[in-house]
Amino acid sequence: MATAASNPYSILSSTSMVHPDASVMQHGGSPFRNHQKLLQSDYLQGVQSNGHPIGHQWVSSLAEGNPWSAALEQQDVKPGREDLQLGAIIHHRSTAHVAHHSPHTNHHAGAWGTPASHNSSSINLYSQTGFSVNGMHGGLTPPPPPPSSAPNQSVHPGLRETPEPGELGTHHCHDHSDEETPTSDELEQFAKQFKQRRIKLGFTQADVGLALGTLYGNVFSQTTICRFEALQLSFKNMCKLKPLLNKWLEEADSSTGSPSSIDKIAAQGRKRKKRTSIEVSVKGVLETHFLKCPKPAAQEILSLADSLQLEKEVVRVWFCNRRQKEKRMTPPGEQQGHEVYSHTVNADSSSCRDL
DNA sequence: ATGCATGAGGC
DNA sequence: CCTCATGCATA
Repeated sequence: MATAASNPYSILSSTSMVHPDASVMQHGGSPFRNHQKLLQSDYLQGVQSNGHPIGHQWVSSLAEGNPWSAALEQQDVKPGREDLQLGAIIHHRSTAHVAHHSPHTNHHAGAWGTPASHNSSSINLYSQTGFSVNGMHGGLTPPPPPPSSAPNQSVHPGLRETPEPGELGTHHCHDHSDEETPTSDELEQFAKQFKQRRIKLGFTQADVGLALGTLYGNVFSQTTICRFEALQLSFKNMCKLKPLLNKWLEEADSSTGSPSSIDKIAAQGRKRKKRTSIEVSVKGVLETHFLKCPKPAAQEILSLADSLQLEKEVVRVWFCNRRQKEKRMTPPGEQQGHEVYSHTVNADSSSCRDL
């Protein structure tokens, strides 16, 4: 009980070995079938939602005076950004890791048209013959050399942020494949290889996220790892995560069989609003509006929400999320493996007056 | 794997 | 209010 009842991310104080359930290798190696369900419910679902639905459900049509923010504290530890230094409590049999790299390159966000060489922008077809991109590997496919250079979207239509080669007067020419800003291509390759190795080693996405926590102090969820592998993060975000995952790879791979002690943090009883599911028909309407105007004003959101019988907040958030989606590496709709069409988005983001 | 949500920063 | 990183809850 004294595990993490009050301090979920007790990296500084908790001996990261209090859990005998450090079982990290019981997944047969099924890539995309039914992986992390047992695992998730293992450490977070059994804490608060064991029995009946949340009692403090967000009354989705009563009052919106944010009941949560009033009572909750700031226990949403975010060690990520400021690099919460863990006292090196890790006892991993460090092999040959590079524990030194300059502060990550903080250029500009998101331009998918990577500042590096990307001139080979031709009609990329994912008709890879050597290996499957996103399909099922038998589970024992050896790490294939990256033969296919898939220079897909150089700059996809949704992007409006100028690439801005960030030569901040320091570095931008040498690439160490471990730091510096990788190209979108490199990221893609890395993500693929990462996923493959991870699976081979018998780890789930959640395992990795947890391991990153014990290794570097930054815990990540299954979701994030999943999105990384699927290239569903922003460019900048991918760049940030890559080094971490890379290191994990080295670790995991050098320590064959020695499962690192992973702390299972207990989920806090956070008052989170119940996820409202929007009906497909309603989504359609929203989509339409989004195409017309991806960034509606508060007033429009209001009327839209009203006509759709949704809360304003829900609609607002929907647009926010939709916009984010647009900025991901893998643009919405396009899958790796087929579907090579381009959409046309309205680049206008401040003047949509027809409604 | 993804949809909706939260929160920290930024204007 | 927005963007951005991130994740709970769910399909």
